[in-house]
Amino acid sequence: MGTVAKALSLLDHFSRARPEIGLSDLARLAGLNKATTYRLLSELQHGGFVEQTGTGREYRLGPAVLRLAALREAAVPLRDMAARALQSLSDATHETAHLSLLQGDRLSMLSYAYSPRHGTRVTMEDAQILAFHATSSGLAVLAFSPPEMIDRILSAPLDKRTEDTLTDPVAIRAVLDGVRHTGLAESVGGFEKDVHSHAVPLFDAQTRVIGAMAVAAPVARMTPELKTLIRRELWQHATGLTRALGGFCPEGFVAKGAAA
Amino acid sequence: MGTVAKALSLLDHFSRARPEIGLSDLARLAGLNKATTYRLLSELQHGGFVEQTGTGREYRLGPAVLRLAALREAAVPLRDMAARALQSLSDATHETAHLSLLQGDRLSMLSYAYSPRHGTRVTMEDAQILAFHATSSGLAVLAFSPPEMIDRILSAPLDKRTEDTLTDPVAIRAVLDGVRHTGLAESVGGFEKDVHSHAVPLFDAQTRVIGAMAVAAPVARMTPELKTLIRRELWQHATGLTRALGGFCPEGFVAKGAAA
DNA sequence: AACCAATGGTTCAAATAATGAACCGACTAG
DNA sequence: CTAGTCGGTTCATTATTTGAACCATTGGTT
Repeated sequence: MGTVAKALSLLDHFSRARPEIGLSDLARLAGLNKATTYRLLSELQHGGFVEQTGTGREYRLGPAVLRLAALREAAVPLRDMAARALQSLSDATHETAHLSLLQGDRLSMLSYAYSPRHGTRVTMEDAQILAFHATSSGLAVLAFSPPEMIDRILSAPLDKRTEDTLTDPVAIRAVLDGVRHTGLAESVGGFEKDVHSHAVPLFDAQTRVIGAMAVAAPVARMTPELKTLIRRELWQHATGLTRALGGFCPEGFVAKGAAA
Repeated sequence: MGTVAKALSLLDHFSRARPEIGLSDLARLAGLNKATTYRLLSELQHGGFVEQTGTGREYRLGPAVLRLAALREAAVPLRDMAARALQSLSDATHETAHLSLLQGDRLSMLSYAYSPRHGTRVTMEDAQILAFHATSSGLAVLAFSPPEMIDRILSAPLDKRTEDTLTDPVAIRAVLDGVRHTGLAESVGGFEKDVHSHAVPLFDAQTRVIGAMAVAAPVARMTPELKTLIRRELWQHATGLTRALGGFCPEGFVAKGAAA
C-alpha cells in the first residue's frame, strides 16, 4: 500500500459515530505505527483535510473537504440529480429511497428521500458505509463488479449483522448469480431486522457499475402488490438516472427489466 | 515536501474554471514528473478522490470528497453557523457579507450572503481562492499569521489585479502593521475595481487565525456613516462567530474593537 | 498518406523519503 | 509514588518514490 493510500485510509476512520479521534487510537484503528500516523496526520493537517479540536488534542475532518465537495458538485451535479430522482421514486412508492456510490472497495450512502405517507419509515444516515453482503445495494453492486473484486470482498471477514445476514461466500455467490439474471437485488432483514429492500445497480459510460439505487420498506408493510410497484418504479428510476448521468446499462440489461 | 502533500496539492488545481484536467497538464501545473503524477492520481482515484471523465481521459474530483464533507458538516456545523452569521451581518449592513477560511497557505471562500436592499451588489463565487495581498480578507488573515508565513506569501510573485492593487512587499507590511493595530483590514479596489471592502479575522481555540469575515460594498455607496456601521457590525459578528466556534481572539484584540 | 507533436500510460536503476522502536515530558488514576 | 496513558520527537534502517526514457494512440498538418 502506497503512502498516499495510507494517508487517505486514515480519513476513513472518521464517522458520524466517531467524529473525533486521538492520535494513538487512530494509529491502532489504521494498524499503523504511531509515528507514521503522526506524520501522515501532519501532512493532512497542513492541507486542511484534518484539524485538531479546540481543546488541542483529538483530530477531526478539516475544512478542505468542504471546499473540494463544493467544486465536485459544481463540476458534476450528481448529488442534485440523485436527490431529484430519489424524491420522485419515494413519492411513487411511498417508501424510503436511497442511493449509494462505489468508491474503491467501499460503498457509501450519497443521499436518500423519505415519503411522508407512512408514520413508520426506514431511516437512513448519509455518508454511512454499507456492507456488500448485508444490503440489497451491496449485492446489486457486487453482482456487476469485476470477479477479482468479488473475490476480494468475499474473502474478507463477513459481519453477521442480523440472524438473517448471509455470511457464507458460496451462498452469496449463488445470490449474485440470481441478481445478474434479474438485474435486481433483494434483501430481507440482512442489514436491519425489519427492513425489506430492493436495489438496482447504476452504470457509467463504460458500463461499469458505479453504485445502486434502492427502496427500503418495513417487512410488515411488504405485499405482493407493493413489491410489484417497487420493482417497476425502481427499475424505471435507476435506468433513467444511469442514462441521465451519461451511462449505459450492460448488454441485455434492459430486457431484464421488461421481464421483471 | 512529503508524498502525501504532493498528492493533496494535485487536488488544489481543480477549480470552477478548470474542473477537468489531463494527466500531462496536471503534471505541468503541479511541477511534478508525469509518472509521479500518474501514480499519485492512481492512488487518489482508488480512494475515490478523483475519477476519470466518461470519455476516459481527463481527471476530475471524485465522490469521496462528498462523503467526507457530509461527515465534516455533521461534526462541525461551521457552514451553518457561518451562513447564519453572514445573513445577519448582511441584513444589518445591507451589503454583501462573505467569509473565507485559511487552508494551508491558501485562503478560500466558504460562504456569502447578499442583501435584498440594493439593486446593485457585490457578487461572490464560493470556493474561490482569494489573494492575500489584494483583498481585505487576505490582509486581515495575513496580519495575524506567523512571521514565516508572511515571509512565504510576500516572497512569492504578487499579482497586480487592478491598478490599485498593492504589490510592493514593503508597502504591504506597513499595511499589515496597521491591521494589527486596529484589528480590521480595508481594501479599496484592490481585488475588483469598484469594491470597497472591510474584513476582520477569525480565530481558533489557540488564538491562531483561521479565516476572515468581510463586508463588500460598491465604492460609490460608501459614506462615513456606512463605514461606521459596517465596522461596528462586522466586528460584532466576526468576534461572535469566533466565540461560537470555540475560538478565542488574541490578547488585546477585544480592546481594539472598542476603539474602532 | 506520411509526418509530427501531442496524449495517457509503463519501466527500472538510482535516490530519496517513509518507517518504527525507543524515548520525551505531561497528565491521570489508583 | 507508581503505572499507564497520552501527543509528540528522534534517527539509523529500509522500502518507497522518483524521473528519464520508452511505448502505443490519437489528432492535426502538410
